[in-house]
Amino acid sequence: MKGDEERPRGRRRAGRQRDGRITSLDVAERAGVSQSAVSRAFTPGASVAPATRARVIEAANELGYRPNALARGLITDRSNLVALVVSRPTDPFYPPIIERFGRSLQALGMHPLLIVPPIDDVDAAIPDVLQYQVDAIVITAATLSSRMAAECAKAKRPAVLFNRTTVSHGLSAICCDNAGGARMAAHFLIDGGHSRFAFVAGRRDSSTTLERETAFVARLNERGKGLARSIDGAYDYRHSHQALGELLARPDRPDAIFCGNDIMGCAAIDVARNLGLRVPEDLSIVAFNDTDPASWRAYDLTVVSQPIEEMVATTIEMITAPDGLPAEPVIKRLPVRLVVRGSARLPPGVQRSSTPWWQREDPSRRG
Amino acid sequence: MKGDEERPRGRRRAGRQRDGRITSLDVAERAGVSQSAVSRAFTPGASVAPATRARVIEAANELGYRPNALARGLITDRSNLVALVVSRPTDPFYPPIIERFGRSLQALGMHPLLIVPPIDDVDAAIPDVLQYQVDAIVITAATLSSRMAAECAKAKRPAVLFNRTTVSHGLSAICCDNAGGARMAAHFLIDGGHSRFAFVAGRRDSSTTLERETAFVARLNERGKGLARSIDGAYDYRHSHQALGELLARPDRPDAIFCGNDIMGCAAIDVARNLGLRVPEDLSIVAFNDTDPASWRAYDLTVVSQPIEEMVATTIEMITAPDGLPAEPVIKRLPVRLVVRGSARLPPGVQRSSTPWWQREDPSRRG
DNA sequence: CTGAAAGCGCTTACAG
DNA sequence: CTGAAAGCGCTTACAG
Repeated sequence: MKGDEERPRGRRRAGRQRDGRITSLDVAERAGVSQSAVSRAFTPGASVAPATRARVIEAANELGYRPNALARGLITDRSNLVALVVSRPTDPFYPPIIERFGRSLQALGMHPLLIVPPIDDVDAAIPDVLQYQVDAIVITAATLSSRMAAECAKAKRPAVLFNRTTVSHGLSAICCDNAGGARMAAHFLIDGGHSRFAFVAGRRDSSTTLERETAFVARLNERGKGLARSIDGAYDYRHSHQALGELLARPDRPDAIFCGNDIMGCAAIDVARNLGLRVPEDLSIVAFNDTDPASWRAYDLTVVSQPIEEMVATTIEMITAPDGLPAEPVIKRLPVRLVVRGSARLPPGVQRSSTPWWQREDPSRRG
Repeated sequence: MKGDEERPRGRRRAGRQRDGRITSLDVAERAGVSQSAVSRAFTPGASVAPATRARVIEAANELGYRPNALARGLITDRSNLVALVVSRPTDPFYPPIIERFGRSLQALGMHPLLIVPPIDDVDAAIPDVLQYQVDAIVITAATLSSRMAAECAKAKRPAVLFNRTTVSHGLSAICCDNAGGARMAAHFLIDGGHSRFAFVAGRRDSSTTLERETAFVARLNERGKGLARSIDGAYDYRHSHQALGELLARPDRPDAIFCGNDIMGCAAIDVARNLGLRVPEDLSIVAFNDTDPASWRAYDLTVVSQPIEEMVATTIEMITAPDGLPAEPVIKRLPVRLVVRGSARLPPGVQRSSTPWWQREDPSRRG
């Protein structure tokens, strides 16, 4: 009966702490139930009487209560956070992907923790991310060292690569059929009657560049053609603009160019026009990706389009799979589509993929 | 001496739980110190002997230990998470902002929780965000209902608006000097000798559109001119392309257009060229914002450029201010800059802001 | 400078 | 279906 046991000996509740925070205990009190009951009322599938749940929800609404995701994450070891590592957020290929990840994860009750890693050093961002007990890590436009890949695995945080492939590190990856797209471009340009082919590479250290160039050249060779030149454009308008300026000023300039992305395709068109070349009469251009400017009337680029929606959906399926990632890393390759517009001569019998939107009665609207 | 008190009565440590997780207790054991010492070793400014800290750090490294950010956030009530609400992630104005927020927050040990709210309903995303006990909420390209603004305030989660202003809701805001930029455009176009002015609006429900149009018209009027027409472009290439097609086909078409953003400025140039109009000889175009395509050679747009770096820096200063947000909401307006390029006739004595990059020896490189 | 201990706000066996 | 209680992994007064 001594007061010793009733009187907590630690610090009293610090004023700073409870400061307006509404907890499950407050709700329990108001609803006249136990704190566990409140917790159950907010846990889908938990065993609570419907009437109890209703009382709890009502009290919670009156109080403006929401479960504390940090506390929940601490005890369940599931934060519902997914690290979204975006190395090149200003590359126009990524914003639609970021948007889709955002919306899709939110629909599942999860949230993207956005990480913009130092250029060429995704590794540096990983320890930070791991602290938040993220449920998964999605890495776009970059890859990880084997050491960091191992750290993620050890921490049981599934990591996948998006738009990159590196089997060697034991990471699964989601990407498009880069080689298939490059082959489509090769066929399209050969069938269009061209003879001098050039390739504008993105970053030389990216697997996408390698896959696209290799397949493009291979298919050219298979059909008895060769690649006249391969230049560097760094996925960037200005870099490629300069390199293309030199390329197209040469007397033996190509009559067909395949670009590693559409931004460099736009640059190619601008350079060509400035040199007085007509597109596609004097020069045909096909590029990878279909970001907004590619369909702008000034460019009207023929492109290899990646299935962004499916790629994101596949990624989310993989990282949320109940059994976790496959033990053996897999590479999911999704099919691409050639969108035929006006920047390359049409092979006989081939038509544009669709009527130009500016000739339609009801132009499809965009957000 | 009864064993009753030694033997915990609750559940035994669930196997699922500790599953490979390394905690401060593990580190403490290895370093031969108490768990509190480990915690202190990882808390900047905490009182630990340097030697102790070194021992702890060493043990932590050997074990691959990192403090659990969820547990830390739970007890400190600071998650080091900042909700970054991006309504229009695919608008090219925002990716550079996302990138800067990402890098700047990370430099401060914080991380952006990315939220892509339903179109026109940022409110819906807020309760979710509040669950994560974010330290602050930054809302771009949208605003909040008064009710939700109040919820954020009640939860002591400072919310600020970025690139929007709505004093009525009691939210502080960071934006650029929209009115000043619009006035610069007006002067520039009037001084350039134009006489028929048009405005292409972004979204009519945005404060930025309102501020830009109002100031543009006011300055026109002050100098004895009037706005011939104002059309809707929804900040979007296709929308504005169509609206501009109608506008420029009219016999009384304008000879000067001020666009609510640069994407619509690009559309204006494309439409003009397709109608055989020369830019800037027949039509001058000035637009707000300076995203990548604006400086592409095909467009070479004269623009009002927003100080993105400073706007982000100011935002971060506000949300991390030790004393919290100002009691009275403030609107921080940062100065804009007119970047004179080739899409509008130059007033007498005015020059381009700089030599076109494609005429320079060493073109400035971009990531 | 250090350790023992309370407590942050939850979830979840456990025992009715 | 429900409540009492342990425990998730930390931080931080408190008392040396």
